[in-house]
Amino acid sequence: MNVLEKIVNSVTNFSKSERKVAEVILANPQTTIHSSIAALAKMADVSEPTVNRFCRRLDTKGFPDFKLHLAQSLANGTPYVNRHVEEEDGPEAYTAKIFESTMAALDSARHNVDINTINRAVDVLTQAKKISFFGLGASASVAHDAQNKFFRFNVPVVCFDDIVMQRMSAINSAEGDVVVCISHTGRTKNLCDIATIARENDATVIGVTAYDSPLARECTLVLSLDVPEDTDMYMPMASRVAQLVLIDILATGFTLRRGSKFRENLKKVKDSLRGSRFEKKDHPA
Amino acid sequence: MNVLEKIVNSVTNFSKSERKVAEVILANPQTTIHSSIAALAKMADVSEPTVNRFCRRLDTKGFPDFKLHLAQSLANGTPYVNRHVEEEDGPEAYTAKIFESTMAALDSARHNVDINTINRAVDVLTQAKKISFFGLGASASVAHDAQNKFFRFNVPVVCFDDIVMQRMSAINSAEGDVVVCISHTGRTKNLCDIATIARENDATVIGVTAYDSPLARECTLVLSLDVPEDTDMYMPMASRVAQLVLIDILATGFTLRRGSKFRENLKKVKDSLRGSRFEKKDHPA
DNA sequence: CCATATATGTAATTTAATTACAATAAACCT
DNA sequence: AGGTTTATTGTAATTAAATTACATATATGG
Repeated sequence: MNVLEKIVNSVTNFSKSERKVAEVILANPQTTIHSSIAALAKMADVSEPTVNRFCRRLDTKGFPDFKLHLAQSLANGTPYVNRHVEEEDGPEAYTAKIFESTMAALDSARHNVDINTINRAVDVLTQAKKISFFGLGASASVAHDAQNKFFRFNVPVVCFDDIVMQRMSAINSAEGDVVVCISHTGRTKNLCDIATIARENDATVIGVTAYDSPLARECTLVLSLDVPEDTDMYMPMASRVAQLVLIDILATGFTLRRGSKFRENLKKVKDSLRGSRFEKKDHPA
Repeated sequence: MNVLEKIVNSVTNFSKSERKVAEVILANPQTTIHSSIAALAKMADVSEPTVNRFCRRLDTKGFPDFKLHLAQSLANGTPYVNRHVEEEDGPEAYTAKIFESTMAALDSARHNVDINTINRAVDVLTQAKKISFFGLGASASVAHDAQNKFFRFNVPVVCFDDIVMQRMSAINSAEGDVVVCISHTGRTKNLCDIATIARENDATVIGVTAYDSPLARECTLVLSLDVPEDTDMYMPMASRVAQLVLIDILATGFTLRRGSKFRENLKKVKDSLRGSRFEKKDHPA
């Protein structure tokens, strides 16, 4: 966890002198990392060992170690801060902001994702007779991507972005089939229906969606990403990137689980593409 | 500038012993920031003053200051360290690695992307009579996503992942039309053809592809991302995420350029979804 | 109001980093 | 090639910084 946040959060556990130290650090963090313990002690008007004790209370090895942690916190420009694009932003500004907030979202997702559920999802997927990916709107392209990945594994995969097709497919599902429903909000009615229907037909339903959403309640397994993005107001951006990374993770887990002989399949798929591509370093006629 | 980059760049200015130090640091940067100068000297098999001189050569005040800079570099994702998934990795390991290397890729893309070209691409897109997104394989889902975004702007948008449709569409393009071709490698023959045909028919062709690739040569404008990923060997993962973020950026630039009255359109699209969704905090019947 | 516990500071000690200088190795010039 | 100069590296001494041990002060509960 970020040291700066930690200081703010545990300010109640601090003693009077330690609080003085905290204030000085929060006021000039950049100066702090270039100060000696003596200089900082003077600034906070406390003794050197007090500063040292302060550092230890924050679970660092000592003052130098504390400075290291502080430096790392400061390096992350704006950690966890989802910088919103403003009306008057120029290309440079909005490009930077979008990259940064996407990265912040991934970082947050990484810390919140449940490894156990991922592992179980991989389990389920490797044993699936057939895998279906369903999504609507922005999540449809994520479903497409998932199809493109899992198709390489030589497993029966389907993907529909059409409600009617999704319904028919869900109705036809049977035990051993896995249905993956993708929705950031988890409040898309049609997709909830799909999940319900699939479950009624004994399929295992994996939801890539918000925890505690209507869709989540219909799923056997919920992979929640917890990306703070209001897709009711803005276009889905970071949320959908996180979903894609999750798909990458599932696909990776899948290949690893299947073992080495299986990986020859991937090579075969890759080789089949060769004819349709220009060779590397080759120039077109 | 990033200290790690600096080390790599100025490796030529180093003496023999300094190079030994550089190698050790690049190999275990995380260990370095928690080591004393003595420990590092021993690891690199040089004397302590040599390490100190090494730090000074990189414009730091000394060893502790160098560690601070290094810590800051490491905090920004892990530049240059594209961690590959290993056969024996468990769910925890591969999940972390995929998140991290995706973030590293975005960080690298952010620094390499050309703002000017983005600005010009936005220019071109805002003035387009019709926008077409074409991609094949993994890039097809990126094209889909782009369609989903630009469609909201009430501009004629098409997206095909079928070669024949792409060809027909390209042949029918005319001046004022914009064709966006998406391909990580830029070596997919069919897509190069599409770009050529579109250009012959006076359309503006934007390539989201590798700089200096066959496809890039056929485009009017090239948005290069420079994500180090070998899609000949592995499944496209980070590269495709970077492409999506680029699309997000173009879409954002688009809305900003169009001004406020235009944004009402977005609201309209959003509102139209309301009926198909469960209300927030609402529980399904 | 005393006893105990907690917090803070002073001084000593230890550890780490830097400097000054010597030795070695490399480059350069007759 | 051999001597001279310059750059590189290491050893030992010095200095600076951080930590520990201990003493004092301040607060807290009976």
